Amino acid sequence: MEPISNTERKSLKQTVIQEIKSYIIEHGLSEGDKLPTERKFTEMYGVSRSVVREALSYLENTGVISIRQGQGATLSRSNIDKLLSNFFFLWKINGGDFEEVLSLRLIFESSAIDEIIRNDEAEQFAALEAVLKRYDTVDSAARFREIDREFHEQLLRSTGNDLFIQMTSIITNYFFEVAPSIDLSSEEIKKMLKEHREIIEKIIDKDAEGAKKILSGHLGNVRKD
Amino acid sequence: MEPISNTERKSLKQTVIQEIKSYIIEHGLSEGDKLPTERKFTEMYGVSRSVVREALSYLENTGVISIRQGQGATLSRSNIDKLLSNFFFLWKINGGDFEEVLSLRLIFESSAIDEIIRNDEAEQFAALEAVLKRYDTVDSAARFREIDREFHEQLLRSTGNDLFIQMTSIITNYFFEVAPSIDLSSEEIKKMLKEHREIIEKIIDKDAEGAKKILSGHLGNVRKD
DNA sequence: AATTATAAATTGGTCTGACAATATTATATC
DNA sequence: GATATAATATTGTCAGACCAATTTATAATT
Repeated sequence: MEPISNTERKSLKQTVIQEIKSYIIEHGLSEGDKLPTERKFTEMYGVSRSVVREALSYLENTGVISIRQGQGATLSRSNIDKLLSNFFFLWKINGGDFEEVLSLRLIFESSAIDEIIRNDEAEQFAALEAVLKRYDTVDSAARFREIDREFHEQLLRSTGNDLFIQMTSIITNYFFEVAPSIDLSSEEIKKMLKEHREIIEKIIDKDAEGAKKILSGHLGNVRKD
Repeated sequence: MEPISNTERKSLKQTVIQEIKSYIIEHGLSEGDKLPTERKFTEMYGVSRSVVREALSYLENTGVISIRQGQGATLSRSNIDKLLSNFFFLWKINGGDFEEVLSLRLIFESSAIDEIIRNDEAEQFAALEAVLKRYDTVDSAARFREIDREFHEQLLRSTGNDLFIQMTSIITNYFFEVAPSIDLSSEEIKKMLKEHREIIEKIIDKDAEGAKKILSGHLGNVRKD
């Protein structure tokens, strides 16, 4: 392998990143496969270990690979989620408005309703109903929180579009991580569970507008809290 | 400042990342502000320059800061977009289906239509109409491509929700980057421009269903190509 | 022979110190 | 005052060493 020279604008790190990505493609690697060690890459590309480490580090930070001490680097499952914790960090620092997160949840979940009804797959309806069956186990505010999250996640998941699920889950996850845990009364919990039930029923009845209307109110309640 | 010791599970790098993030918050830094130099952090936290470099590198890779040789590190504008090129790299390697990208565009742009109509802001309608005004300048397939992209981007932008715009633009950008440039006949171009026009007109008439129907067909044409 | 304990080798993590490449700042020159 | 030049500051790359965690090979035990 030819050593890499640094005559161009690109930094060595950038070049090595490209090389490693090419290596992954050329060797047909996929999820779980192991990459060569740092020292191997050092020899292969004729650059210092620092550069190789920074390149591998970049690939790890952007979710491409997973590195463990004493073990090496393996290709990851594609996962947007991890990438974005820092996005929200920055977004918040630069004056990001939490209202936007709430309104984005409504947008995404509304389109999920449309999509689920459009796809019309029995399997997905069943998955939604399955959530309802767990509702008699709700005996505390903490448990409701879990169930609530499950409901919203299943709503997104039932679209069956993996990209959609990953991208929209980011918002849901962020919301549940930063939202303060409110002490809900058992009446409020009951009301919210009822809304969940109604939303799912409307979906199964293929009444998109009806479902979205209830959802809008449901998320409106959350906003008030 | 107390030197950091490594008694816990977390790696030094992780710890320093947290420290730097705290530094950013405590000093109230925001977009464009400069961070201390590598050597300063080295002194502050009592760790080697390697660790500081890897921590800063992480923050750069995840979009928090921007580093330039001889200059230093500054806080970035929050920007999801850049982060995700590697997500798509991995997604593709693991057998990602391009159909999903197309279907996701339809989902996102449909919800954009709903949202624009719901918000009902004259300013946003005007922005959409402004795109139409540029349609007499379309004299080639390449120019149409530009205009087409502009149209879809404006559709997302008119929702006015910055998070929504950023997250959905990812898909649009990815699409236009990887989609092969088809040689469209001038009849086909005319037809597509007409569809754009109709979609915008329906939106202004607050006919969400009508607009979404045309959009669905419009993106369906793209799929065939 | 199979299992378990121990030692060796592998591999990523951290440290140190040096020099190169780039950007900024101070200085000298006109 | 404007412009070129030199000095300084800052990140980028290199080399080699040792530390920490994991895996693999070897020895001991049953």
